[in-house]
Amino acid sequence: MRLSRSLIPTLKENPAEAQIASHRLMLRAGLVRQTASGIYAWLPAGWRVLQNIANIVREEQDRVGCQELLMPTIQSAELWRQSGRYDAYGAEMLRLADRHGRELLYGPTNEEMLADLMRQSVKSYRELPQTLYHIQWKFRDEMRPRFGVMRGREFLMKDGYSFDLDYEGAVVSYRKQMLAYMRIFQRLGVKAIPMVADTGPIGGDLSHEFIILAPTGESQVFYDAAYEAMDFTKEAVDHESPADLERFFGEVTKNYAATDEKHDEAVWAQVSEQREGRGIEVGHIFYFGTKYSAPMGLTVAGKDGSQIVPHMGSYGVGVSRLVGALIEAHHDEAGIIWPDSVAPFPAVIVNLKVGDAGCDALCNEAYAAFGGRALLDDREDRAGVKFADADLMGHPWQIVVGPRGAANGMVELKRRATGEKVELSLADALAKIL
RNA sequence: CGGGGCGUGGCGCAGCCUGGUAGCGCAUCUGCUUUGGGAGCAGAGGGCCGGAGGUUCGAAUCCUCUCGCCCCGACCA
Repeated sequence: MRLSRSLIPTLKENPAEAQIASHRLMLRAGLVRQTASGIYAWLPAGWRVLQNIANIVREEQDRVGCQELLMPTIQSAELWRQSGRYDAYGAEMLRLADRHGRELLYGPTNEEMLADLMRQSVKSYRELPQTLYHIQWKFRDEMRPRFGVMRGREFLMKDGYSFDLDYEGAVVSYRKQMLAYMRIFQRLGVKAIPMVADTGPIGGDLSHEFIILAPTGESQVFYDAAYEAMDFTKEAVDHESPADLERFFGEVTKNYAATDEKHDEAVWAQVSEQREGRGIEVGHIFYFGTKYSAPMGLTVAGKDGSQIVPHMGSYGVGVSRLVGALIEAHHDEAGIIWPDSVAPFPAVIVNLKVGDAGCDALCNEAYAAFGGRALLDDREDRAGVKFADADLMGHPWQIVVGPRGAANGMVELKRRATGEKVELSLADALAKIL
């Protein structure tokens, strides 16, 4: 992408409405613009980040055997009456009516809809278990939206739903999600710790929330240092093996981790390597049995012809919230520091002297090497402006091309995370990045 | 939803109390100079002061209503 032809409107000054770092930086780096309270337009760079995160979530869901589908944002009130939640959900649900006066709603979640789809088509125990998910916009009419995208009203969420024949099966599905989630957060470049959680308005008795450690997080968290050393990206766990999953699950949940609401001083005192910090909830998984399948009449035939009511679980990841959460975890005074896995561009190529034949040629060569996926700062601005914007936007790598080195094919390569700069040939620089 | 605050060129703000033809910084455009960490000089464009009523010879300014946004609290992926 050529910056001179991109809608990436960076801001030099802090917008008055943004209070926390991630909100300020998302506006200043030109990732989003608010269009109404708690509702944001995702501009090109922000949209890239959002898609990068969604793709990692997607890959890890698929890897443990889940199926992706896409359900609509608008749902019929009728479905929610069947589960009893139409009245129970309250003012957080955005209710609409079409021209015929039929009652609709903008979905805050999809348990009813997927239970409905399943009851239409799944008839036999032979067809279970299954876990389905989609990545779709949700709307919850928060009383007070705040913190930018972290607490918006419209948000992008991955929500998954498992269907099993019994409790034992549901536990296996639940553990698969635990595995997928640990991998997701590790790939996103953040420490996310599973903490035992309340099940909230949806109900159930097996529930974990995933908390990203970030200095500006909303809740105080206490955890065992053992979580810092865990590595879940290795293919050490066979998700097809219940025994392996059980071992993994035990491993992940055996150490102490709690938010301040669930904090237990007595147990905490036993932890040898204590860590305290702030955290942001970015995921939540829970088992809730037949809470929806039963009232909605979802049944399958068992071996003996009996009717089995499947046990369900729900698994959410706040995809758009993660954009803010990642920035909370990765920024400094100058701007965002993107993890490589989600950065909108792997690198920015900074042309310090647009119009200089040597600089232009070397920049074009670098740009081509990325197949156009890098960002080329070809604006006719001063060096300082470009450096400041590059730091603000947080590209993992900066390839700085100036007239001094361009004559000899040399560039300066800067690593945003460390600030380390080295002079080398373009070929060597590309070799380090690609 | 309770309490507080703010709406004035794209962004950040002053002006309002004490009515009199709308101002500053940044950004934008033109020219010249400058050129490796947010340049200098000169000039230019851009705002029915959130909206609607009212008071007044005259309203950004005073009064009433309304809409929007932000902050603190109770609630949430």
